[in-house]
Formats: sequence, C-alpha cells, structure tokens
Amino acid sequence: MADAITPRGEDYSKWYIDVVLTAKLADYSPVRGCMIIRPNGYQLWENMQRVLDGMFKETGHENAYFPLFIPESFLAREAEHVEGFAKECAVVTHSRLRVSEDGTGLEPDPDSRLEENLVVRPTSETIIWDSYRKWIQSWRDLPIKINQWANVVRWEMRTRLFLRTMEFLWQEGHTAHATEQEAVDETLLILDLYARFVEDYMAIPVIKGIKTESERFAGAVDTYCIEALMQDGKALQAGTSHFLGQNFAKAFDCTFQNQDNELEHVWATSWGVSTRLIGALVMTHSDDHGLVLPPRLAPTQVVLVPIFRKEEEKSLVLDAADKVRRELSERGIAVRLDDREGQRPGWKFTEHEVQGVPVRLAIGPRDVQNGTVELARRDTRTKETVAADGVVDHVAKTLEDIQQSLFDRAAEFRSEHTTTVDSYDEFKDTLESKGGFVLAHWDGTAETEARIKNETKATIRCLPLQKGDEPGVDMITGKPSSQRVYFARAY
RNA sequence: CGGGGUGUGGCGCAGCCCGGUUAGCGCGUCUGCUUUGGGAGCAGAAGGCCGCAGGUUCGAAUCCUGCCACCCCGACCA
Repeated sequence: MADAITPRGEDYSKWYIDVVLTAKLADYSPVRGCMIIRPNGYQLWENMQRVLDGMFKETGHENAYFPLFIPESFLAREAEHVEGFAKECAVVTHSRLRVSEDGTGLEPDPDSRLEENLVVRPTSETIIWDSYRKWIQSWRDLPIKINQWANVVRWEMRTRLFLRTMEFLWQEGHTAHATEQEAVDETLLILDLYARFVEDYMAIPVIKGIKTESERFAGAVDTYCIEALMQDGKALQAGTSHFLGQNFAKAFDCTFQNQDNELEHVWATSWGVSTRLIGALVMTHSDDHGLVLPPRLAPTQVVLVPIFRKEEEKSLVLDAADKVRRELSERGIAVRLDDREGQRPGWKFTEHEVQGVPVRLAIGPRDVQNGTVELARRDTRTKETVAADGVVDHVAKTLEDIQQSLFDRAAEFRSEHTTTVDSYDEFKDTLESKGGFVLAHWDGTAETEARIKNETKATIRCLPLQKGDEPGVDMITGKPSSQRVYFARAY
C-alpha cells in the first residue's frame, strides 16, 4: 500500500492521524494548531449540520449570526466566564499593517492601535447577551431561541486534528426564558436531542450526565453532557448543554417585566457541538484499513466500480453499472459511479476503503454475463455476489444493517470497557489494564476529585442522569455517596 | 514557559562525526508501451539558493557563531 496506516495496536495517536490524513478529511495548515478541512471532511460536517439544523428548527429554534469580534470589556463582565476563557483568547489590537522600518516585512502600524481591543470569540455568550438586553423588555418577548453556526478560536497549547484545534467550527445555541423551569427544560431537551443525533446518526452510544463543579462551563449553573468512549479506552465529551441560570442576565443587566408586573432577570441556556464530533466518529468506528463511516452521514453511501479489460467490455459494463446507479439514486441513496479512467479497480477499492464508503459494488464482464453484482461492506470487509435484479433492496437493507451494527459494536465495546469498582486499588488497576469508564462512588468533594486526577489522570466524566444505583461510600475517603459516577481518562 | 529533537526536490529520508568532482534513495509527478476482479510492470524524463545570516578554509549540506521555524514530552483545555 502506498500510504500505510499505522495499526491501532502499535500507536493509537499515529493511527488516528493516519486515518484522518489518508481519508482526506483534513490537512495541516501553515498556522500551528489550525487545520484545513478538506472536501471529504467538510461534506461530512455538512451532513451533520443538515440533520442537526433540522432538529433545532423542529424544536422551535432560529438561526442568526453574531460577530466574530467581541469587545474585550464584554468578556470581563461575567466573573467565572472571564476566568475560564481569558487564558485562551486571541486579541486584535491593531487595524492595519505597514512596511517595517528595515523594509523586509510587515508590522502593525502603531497609529492604528484600537481604542478597545477586540477578542476573537471563544464562545458568544457575552456578545449575544448584550443584544438580548436590548431585545427583551416584557415576558411577551420570551422565549428567544437562537442558534448560530460559526467558527470560534481558543488558543490551545496542544492540538490534534478535529479533537482540539485553535479554530474550530460548531453550532452554539443561546436561549432566553422567563422561568427557571423553562430554561432547565430547554437544557435537557437539547441534551436529549444531542444524544439522539449522536446515537442515531453517528452510531456512537453516549452517556448522558451532569458535570462536576470543576468540569463545568465557565459561567454555568449546571453543565450537562454526553460522553462517548473511544477505541483506546479514553472518554470524549461529545456535546454540552448548559443551564446558565441568571448569571449572564445579571452580568448584562438583562431583565423583563413578568405577568405580575415585576422586574426579573432572564433565565438562560447555551449549548454546542463542534467539528470535534468528526474526531469522535473516526475514533469510534474506524479500523486499521482506514475510515469507517456510518451510512446515515456518509457523503457517498455506495460506490460503483466498473471492471473491464477490452474496449468492447467497457460499454457493456458501464451500461450495466449506470443502470444500477440510476436505480439506487432513484431510491434516494447517495451513489457514485467511479468511472475514472487511469485508476485501476484495485486502486479504487483501496481508495474508497480508506475513505470509509460504506458499500462498494463492483461490476465486471462476468457479472454482466451472470446478471450479478459484487457487494462489499466496509464495516466487516466481507463480499458477496448478489443478483442485479434485487440489488437496490439489498443495498438499502445492507446500509441499514451497517448503521445498526456500527452502533451495536460500539455499544458492546463500551459495556466491555465499563467497570464497576469499590476500592481505589481496583480503580487504578482497571485504568491501567483496560481503561474505559470506571463507575465508582465519590464523596462529592472537589478535593477527592482533584486527588484522583493527580494520581491517576482520570477525571469524573459525569454524574449519570440515569440513576438506579445504590448508595455507598467513597472508595478513598469512606464518606457517603448517593450514586456511582463515571470516571475515565479523557481527551 | 521548562526538557529533548529536527530543518536537504511535492512528501518521507540518507549523506554531516572524518570538508573535496555532477548532493543520493524511496514515494509521488510527467512520457511511452504492456496492463486492469484488492493501491501494476518495464523503459525514459522533469524537479534542489542543503532553514536564514555571518565566519573558518584553496574549497562548506558537512566545521564554528548567531538567528528563525517546526516537531515531540510536560503545565492549560470543547
């Protein structure tokens, strides 16, 4: 193979990068820590956007767009929020460049120093709440349920394609409500929506839960999350939904008159998922042969590879292939006939394999003769020969099978890598030997949480919403605990 | 910011310790012929200010000095 992919067992990080690069999802950029999302990766993102956007709209949300630049002073308004984000902000200080003194390059023109610095948004709560203050006077103006698709910048020290880059794409929802209950309901509604999207479309099983104080979003009252488990046994936060209480309303003096003619601060939520989900997708399903995509999000669901040798075989094969292509297309299946000349069939097989196309059909002279098609599944890498007659039904069913079986496999992996422990020794042993989620009792203190993090690098991923667990005692301090919580080493 | 490393055709590297003709190799690219059911074979070709600046020397990719950039490992994080 020309571009060999490092096996997962040998070096997981290297494997991940190899998969992303060979599948042409992304490339490195000239700016350290940033990434170029290539067409294959962007189409995937567009598919994710389309589904999520539909879900947001079904639940009464509207899209809008707020500016990239935020006045520096805005960020400072909410105390916890500043503390959380100040350390990773890109700051614009000048509005133009000039040729430098020695004539060899450019430098910021000192005369163009900005009156107030602008921060490139790390998230948009502040600038949005500045607007909400102006838009909201009465309970009749509520709720406001806005989403925006945008890029954000967080100046990171250590970066990895999709999983952590300085600039990334995401959606951020920002809602304003008249009552606490309504805002909490919204937070949970979105959490469910995210879980449904990630499980049903991305085929990644998730745990829904709530973050501890130390892992909470800066400025939130409660942060809810969905947590997924990657193939190397590390957890990954796949989405967050925050109940912001009245923190931002207070910071931005956003009040409304309620039905009892009293002035009240507005209740808020915010929530987001990012291109990081693409990283989660890669790390959940892919294998040593490259990317594996769930059919429901794959830009190309089926690829048709014609095989012929002589000129007279060519038209025969291409006609048969095109007929299949039309039938699949009419059924609404994203199909591509790969009739490129110059690449040989074997080469195409490998290319589509590393790019994760769920189903490959091959049609050669023998198939035309026999009225058959060769069908190969990307997930199992198995091949079968099927009758050309019923191929559309067969393909449609296979796509559904793949979607389901990717989820099932990931769910099985997760349950095999979720361990319930009662002692700290067991806890440490589990982390070392097999990783994954570890369910243990915790006394609810930040001290114990920090100690565990320092000693084992494992963090509390969440307090699961789904309870049904018996009370117990903290595995270290012996203090009472009402439920077990999910620990893991995480991305 | 600490600790380590690397800069040589598009990509990945060798050469450097021990200075000496025309700087090699693999992949990719181009041309031609043969090929086409799992990344083809052969033949030929193009492509380099050896990171930048100075120095030593008859002569520097190689030795010396300074600078720059990037990567890895730590502290911070969706």
